[in-house]
Amino acid sequence: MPELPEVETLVRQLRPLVRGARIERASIIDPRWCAPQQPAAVAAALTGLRIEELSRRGKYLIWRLEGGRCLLQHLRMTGVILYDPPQLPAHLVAVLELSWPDARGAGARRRLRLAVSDARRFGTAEIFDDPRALERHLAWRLGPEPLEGSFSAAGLKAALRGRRAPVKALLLDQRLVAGVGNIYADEALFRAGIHPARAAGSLTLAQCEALLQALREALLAGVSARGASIDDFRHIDGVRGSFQDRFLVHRRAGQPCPACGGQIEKLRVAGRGTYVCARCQPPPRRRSAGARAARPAPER
DNA sequence: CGTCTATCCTGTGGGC
DNA sequence: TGCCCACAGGATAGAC
Repeated sequence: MPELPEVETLVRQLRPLVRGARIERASIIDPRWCAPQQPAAVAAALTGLRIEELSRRGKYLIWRLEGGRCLLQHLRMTGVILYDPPQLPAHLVAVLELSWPDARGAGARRRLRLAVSDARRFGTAEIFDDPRALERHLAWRLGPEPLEGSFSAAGLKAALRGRRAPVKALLLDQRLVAGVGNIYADEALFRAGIHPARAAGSLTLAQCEALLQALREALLAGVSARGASIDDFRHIDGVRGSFQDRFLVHRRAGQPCPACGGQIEKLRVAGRGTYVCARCQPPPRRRSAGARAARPAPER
């Protein structure tokens, strides 16, 4: 499931290969990919335009086209982009045929195709004619980039204040911080020694600092390993990432904790499969009726 | 407003 | 061996 490191990996691989190319033709095989926009309209909006830039925001891919038009793409669970595959993959949802002017001049243009495939068909794409509309769209649903300086421990603490939901649920909330999914939430909470079911608002500033640092470390480790391929994620040449071999707790139920040797447990938190070491991540005290008559004074 | 649950979708794998 | 069903989860709508 592509999260920030996986999408970052794709962008780094694909950007130098597509920048400057022209979209000769767009074929949208599954109309659900771009719904509610019409496949024919989306294909027409793409055709003939040069790709000026490919970038990432959260888990979104942003294709900036000539004239300011943009394609906003999300891979969700099982989306894959293959660069000029020898044959079209299964679960094909869209194909973009690209071309470049031939280096030798002449009239000939080098051509190749990008194939978008998606086994579970959750992936999306949307055309924005105005880049400001795209910015507004993203600003509305995405918080800060966790690897950028604008995301601070103090900001995290402020965002969690008063929230009783499990801290993991808020890490997964893209409006709080962009790009974190189930894998990196588990890995970051483990690295920070924080139990995912802790009420978010109960974290101290020191714990917010630890969590932010742990999150950055987990995400950077994921980028260094070129992403995690649990099942569907693939590089643009079909190769798997390697971060799944470096998970500390995620998907490691029953195996030993890399820090203390205790057994890793699988739980359900925020409706998601969640992996913890109960020794390294002390569980919150279960709230019992009337356990605390006197609430601690709220901090300012 | 905050929190929780159901929904979309389909390949995979456990159980019998 | 083969069938059935639960399960996986990112984002979002809707319930409470």
